Amino acid sequence: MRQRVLAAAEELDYQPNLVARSLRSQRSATVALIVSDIRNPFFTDVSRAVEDTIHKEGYALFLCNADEDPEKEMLYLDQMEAQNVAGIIYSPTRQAATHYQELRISTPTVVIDRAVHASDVDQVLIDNTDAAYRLAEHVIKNGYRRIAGLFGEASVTGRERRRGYEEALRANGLEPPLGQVVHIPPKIDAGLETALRLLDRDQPPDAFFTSNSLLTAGALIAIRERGLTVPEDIGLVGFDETTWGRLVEPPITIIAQPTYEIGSTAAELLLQRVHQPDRSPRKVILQGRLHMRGSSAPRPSA
Amino acid sequence: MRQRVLAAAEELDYQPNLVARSLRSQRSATVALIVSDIRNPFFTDVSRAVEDTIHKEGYALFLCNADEDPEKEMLYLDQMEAQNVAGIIYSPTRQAATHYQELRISTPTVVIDRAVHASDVDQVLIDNTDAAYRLAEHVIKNGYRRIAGLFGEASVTGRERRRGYEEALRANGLEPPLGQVVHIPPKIDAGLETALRLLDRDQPPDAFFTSNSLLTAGALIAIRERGLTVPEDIGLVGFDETTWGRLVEPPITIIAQPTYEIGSTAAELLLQRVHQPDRSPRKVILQGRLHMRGSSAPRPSA
DNA sequence: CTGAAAGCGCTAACAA
DNA sequence: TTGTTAGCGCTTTCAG
Repeated sequence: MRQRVLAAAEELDYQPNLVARSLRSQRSATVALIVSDIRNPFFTDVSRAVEDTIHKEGYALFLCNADEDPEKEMLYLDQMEAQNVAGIIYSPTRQAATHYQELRISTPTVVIDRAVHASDVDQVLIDNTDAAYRLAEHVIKNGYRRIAGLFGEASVTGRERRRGYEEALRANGLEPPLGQVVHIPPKIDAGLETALRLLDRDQPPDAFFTSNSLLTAGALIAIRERGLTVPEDIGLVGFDETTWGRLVEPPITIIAQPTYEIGSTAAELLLQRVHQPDRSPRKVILQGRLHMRGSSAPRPSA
Repeated sequence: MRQRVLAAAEELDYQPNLVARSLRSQRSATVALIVSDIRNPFFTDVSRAVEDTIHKEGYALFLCNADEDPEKEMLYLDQMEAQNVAGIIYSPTRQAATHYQELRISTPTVVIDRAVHASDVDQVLIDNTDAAYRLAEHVIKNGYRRIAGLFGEASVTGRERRRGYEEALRANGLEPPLGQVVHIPPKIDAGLETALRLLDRDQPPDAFFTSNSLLTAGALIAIRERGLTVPEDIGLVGFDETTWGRLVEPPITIIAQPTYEIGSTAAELLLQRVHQPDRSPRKVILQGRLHMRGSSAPRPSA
């Protein structure tokens, strides 16, 4: 009998209605990943890892792009909860991170990349302050002195990386150059405009320290527009491994984040929580890796 | 009365259950975009445009990454239909494109980037053969003679671009170099490996013609690994504007696709079809724009 | 205008 | 094992 029903279903190409199933069972085999900016290679790399991992367990992935807009982020969060997804992985904007508790998310959630002040949620982060410290220290050791800082304004990540950068400067007897440490939208355009403005000053920086790869790209475009040479005229360092960072001349010194590991770990934590909701939350802190390349080569004077 | 209910809903922070709503009304305010590869900047750019456009009309976007895998593509296609999305925008793999009719998709659909042989579906494409012809012609005019071709194997787009390339060669009295016109997975790794192999031949190419930006990146990495110089030792051209294509030295000659227009047009066509299902299907063909840059500079001998 | 009732397609619980 | 039924949370229709 069972056989006959199955055969008939096959015959008629029956496709169960997932909406009805989800409504009835209050479950679903989908996970949502809400990223801050789909054009940031960090997030596309993470999304690949998340999808690989959950796909093995039979889950499908909805990818949502908040585009660094807190309102869109809220919209997608609500939407995903209302869609009854099994779980949510997401990187909150600074606004959401600050008021995380008030969001009262009832769906299992893992926060990635941007820490929230909440002890009852799984998080997968990197030690941003430490990574930024090491990166800045490397730049200083190589003889750069007026190191401007371009940091994303949308995330706590940007704040943490600035802290590491400033600590490294002070530990080496330097002061953050006045008016050259800025928080801006973490996009290429903003990086370009700000870098141009800083380069056109009376006392331009001798290096740019950037907090993500879009800002790095913007700064590099600005450097090229002004006809300057890296690293002779100006050094450049940033975060995240990209295709282009190793192809430009000179290649860019960066802190590489373990994107695949971040994504797969977040996915694993999420699935564990889905199956075991009262498991105690974990905070996984991974390390960035410093890749020293030509864009921060030692200054001749140093 | 209505007022009081609304006030109470506000008070209790009532969130309607979208699953139930969708089940009952057989509609939903979500659109799915199924892309071939989330790490290809072409698709992330398109997704931005799609989202911008539908967001204005109150729709949310589910982004799904088929990762050039026909099975995953089918899975997401089925899943999205079963999820009762309002519409689907997608770029089919070659397998799906060839058997498009057999998919029997009942949800409103717009095909982008990769043409299907079906007259009853909206499509937004570019004229690949023409674009590839113009790009190849430019390379030939600049004196390159042994132009190897790296084309994506997963899409009809790769085939069409090869046709334009071969037509341009023949129209200029050249033959496609034997064994140097290949269809490979449209990924950086495959581009790198293949380019290395071709460079190590007795008669290596004097230019690479690539059919997407991931292959371009792979070829460039190979060129660098062999210590060759662009364009003196070897020319390099490809498709799609990327951040890095203008930052490397020399910058890369490419056909720029109007990504934003592709995405926004597809989104508009889809929403029109959602509201007016029996509207006659349209095929919108856009043009690529040739950007001549240093990577295909005239050969001294020419 | 307000209220009541049916039912979207499924699953889970219970009866035969 | 097989069949029946209730109900997930909404929207839509129809009656009052």
